Amino acid sequence: MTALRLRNTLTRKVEDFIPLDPSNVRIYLCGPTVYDRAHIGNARNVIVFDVLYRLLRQIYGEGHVNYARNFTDVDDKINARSLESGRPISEITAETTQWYLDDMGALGNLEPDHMPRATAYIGEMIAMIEALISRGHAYEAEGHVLFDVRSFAGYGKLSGRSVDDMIAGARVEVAPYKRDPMDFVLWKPSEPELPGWDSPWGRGRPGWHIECSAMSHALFGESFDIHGGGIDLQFPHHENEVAQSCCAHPEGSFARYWLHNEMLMVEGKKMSKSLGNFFTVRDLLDQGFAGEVIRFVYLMTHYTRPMDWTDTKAREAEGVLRKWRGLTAGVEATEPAAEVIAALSDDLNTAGAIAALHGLANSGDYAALKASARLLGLLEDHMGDWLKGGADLSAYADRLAALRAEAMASKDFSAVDALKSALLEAGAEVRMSKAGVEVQPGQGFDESRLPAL
RNA sequence: GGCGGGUUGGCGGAGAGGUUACGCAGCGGAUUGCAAAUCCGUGAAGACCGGUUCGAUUCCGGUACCCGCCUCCA
Repeated sequence: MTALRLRNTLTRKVEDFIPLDPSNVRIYLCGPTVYDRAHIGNARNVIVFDVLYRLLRQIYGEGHVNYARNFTDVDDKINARSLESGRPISEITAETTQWYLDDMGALGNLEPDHMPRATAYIGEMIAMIEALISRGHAYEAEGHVLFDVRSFAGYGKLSGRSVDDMIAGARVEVAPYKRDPMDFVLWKPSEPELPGWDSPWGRGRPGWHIECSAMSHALFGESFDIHGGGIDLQFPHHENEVAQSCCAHPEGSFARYWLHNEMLMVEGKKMSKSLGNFFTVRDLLDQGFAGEVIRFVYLMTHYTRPMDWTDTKAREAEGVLRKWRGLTAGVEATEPAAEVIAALSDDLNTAGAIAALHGLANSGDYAALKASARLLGLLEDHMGDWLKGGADLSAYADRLAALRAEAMASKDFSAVDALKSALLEAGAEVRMSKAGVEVQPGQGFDESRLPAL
């Protein structure tokens, strides 16, 4: 079997992946803050981790991989959304959570084994903060509890920066109650109108980073295998998680491999809320891009590289999937091909895996093509409706066949050509062979432009 | 300012110190009433300047440009 190799942000090298316990491989992905629709950047790490999850299940067995992805349902963005809309927080988080599950499912992602919600782990967070205070890594000040970055020698290791350098950058908020400008909030007081929980430090709510530390510990223990997210989470979010977890549980190693995916670009720029150039997964689905097609576009680019979303890529992806679905229709999937597993095992080289799939398609091994594609979450039965969808154009096919039969005798093909070009203009695919005539909806098909029969 | 990533053929996009990546598009052919689809074949590359080497697009150094993080963001 090919050894799995992964790029570990912690060491900045591609390393052999060796799980702590092959019968219980544990991976954790930072999930969404549920206050709005997931944008297309949010989908990238989900798809990356979904492929990783499928590959690990292939290697270690389905029952031996545990995948957790949290929902952050306590956050000031949610509070702000509630205040501006007048809707209860619980209603917003419940609705957004379901949107997220629907949208990620539409892209062909499996659901993780665990999907913890932050508000269900407030007790664990408080306990962890208490442990940090008692161990001398955190302190209370003006109702806040802050992590003391100077107390953790390893602070900055994950993101490759030093506390002194960052302070030199002088772009941190310097609250008067902080011992060091880089200290970050573990707990903060809540005004009466904001969500809050009773704690040893008064009524308040957790800070930005503590939830992932508390939830991963509750589900996976002091040490687990892989933790991931977008590269923009490397600092400060993941750096702070490391600090909290390693100081609260020094007997463990927290995450041993860190996987970070590069950003998704639109027109060569990072998609971001502040730039206003982002759109949601639902926007793409509503524009008529099939979930499977969107997924294929993501897989075309290696996860460690910036990826550009373009309509051209989507068209190319659709063409490939259309072809493969045609080749594999009715074929029973066998086992994934060794070359596809090898490509994925090489730091999730999805582009290489797709190339291997082309090889299987060209060599006629459709059973392996189908099985291998499923390792990438492609060519699954439930993802193929986009091809079947649309109008039944067999009446046009019959009419065209009849006209052609007449034309064969009369040698006058003008009526055949007229109907054919009208169908093509409406975006239909027309195939006339000796065996018969086929008319199907093609790319850009518009039923309203069909000619009358 | 500090730290990190990138620059491959018309486009997208990988691997490998020496032997075709792959896909899309293009071109030639087969097929077709004409097309489409399909099949066969085919040209085209690695920002710039140095270094190491028998040999570098691949390793090392520098230059230019692009992008990201350092502030809510995946």
